[in-house]
Amino acid sequence: MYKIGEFSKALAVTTDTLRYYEKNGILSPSGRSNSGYRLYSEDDFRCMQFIVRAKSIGFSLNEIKELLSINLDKQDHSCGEVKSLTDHKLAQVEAKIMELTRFKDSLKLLSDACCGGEEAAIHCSILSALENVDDSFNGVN
Amino acid sequence: MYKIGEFSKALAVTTDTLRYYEKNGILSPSGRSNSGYRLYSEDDFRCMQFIVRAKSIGFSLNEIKELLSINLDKQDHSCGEVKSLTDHKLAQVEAKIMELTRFKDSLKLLSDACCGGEEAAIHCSILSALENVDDSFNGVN
DNA sequence: CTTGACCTTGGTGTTTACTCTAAGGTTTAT
DNA sequence: ATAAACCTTAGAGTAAACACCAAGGTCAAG
Repeated sequence: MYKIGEFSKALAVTTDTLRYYEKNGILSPSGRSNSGYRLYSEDDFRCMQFIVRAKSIGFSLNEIKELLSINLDKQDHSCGEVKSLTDHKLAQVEAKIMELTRFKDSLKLLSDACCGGEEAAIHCSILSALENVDDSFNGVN
Repeated sequence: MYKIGEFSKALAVTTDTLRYYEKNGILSPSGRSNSGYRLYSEDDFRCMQFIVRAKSIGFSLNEIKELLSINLDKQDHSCGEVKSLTDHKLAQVEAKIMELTRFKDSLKLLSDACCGGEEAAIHCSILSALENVDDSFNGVN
C-alpha cells in the first residue's frame, strides 16, 4: 500500500490532484492507516493509470468517470457503449479542430498580409481588416 | 446614440456581455442619459464590431484589449507589434490543433479497433487499451 | 525528544467569458 | 395612471481541473 506522497510520485501527479479525484468520486484510496493516512493499493495504481491514459487522449474527468464505471462492471455494459463514448469524444475533438483551423487560416491570412515593420501602425493591414468589414479578410463568422 | 438594448441587438450580443465588457475595460459607452442609462455612439458600434471580429478569429478578450489600445493610438505602435500579437496567437492555435490532432488520432485508433457490438464489454478493445500499457495504442503522453 | 518530512481537513483562489438574480428606478404607450 | 418593457447596481454562480493555504497531527531518524 502506498501513502499519497509515494503514490503521487509513482504516477507523476500531485497529492492535490489525488485528493481532488477522491472528493469527486473518480478514485478513492482502498484504505486508511490508523492515523487516517490514505493508503492506495495496486488496483488503485492500475485504476489511476487508466485515468491518466484516458486523460492523455482527451477524455474529461466526467467522461473518465463513465468509462471507469463501465470498466468496473463490464458485464452489464456493452462494447457499443464504450465505442459511443469514444466516438462522441472524437466528434467533439474534430469539431474543435475545425474551429481552430478556421482561426488559424484567418490569422495566417492576416499575418501574411502584414509587413510587420517598425513603422507606426497607421496603415497596418491587420488593424484595418479588423476595423472594416469589407477586406481581404473573409470567411469567418 | 443607442441604449444598451438596441446596441446589443444590433451586434447580436447580450446586454450582460456589454456590461461585462465595460466592467473589464474593453468597451465603455460614450455617455449616459440623465437617468443613468448607457448610451453607445457610432464609434462604439465600430469598436464593438472590431471586438466581435477579433473574437471570431480566436483572440481572447485580453488580447483584444491590447489590440484595441494599439488601434486607439496607432501612432505610438508599430506594425510589428500587431503582427507579433497575431503570430503569437497563431502559434498558440497551431499548438492546440496539434494536441487535439494527437487526441483525434488516438481516439480514431481506439474506435476503429472496437467492434461496438451489443455484447458485454468484457473483451472491449478500448477498455483493455486503457488498462494495459502495452497495446496497439501508443504514441500518446 | 526534537527536527523535518509527511499527512490531515476545510476552505479559498485561478482562469475565461460570461450568465443570472434581486431589488429597484425609468420610459413609453394606452 | 398603470402596465410593459426597459434600465440600474452589486453580487453570486457556472464550467474544468486543479493549486494553494493555514492550522495542526504523525512518523522515522538521530
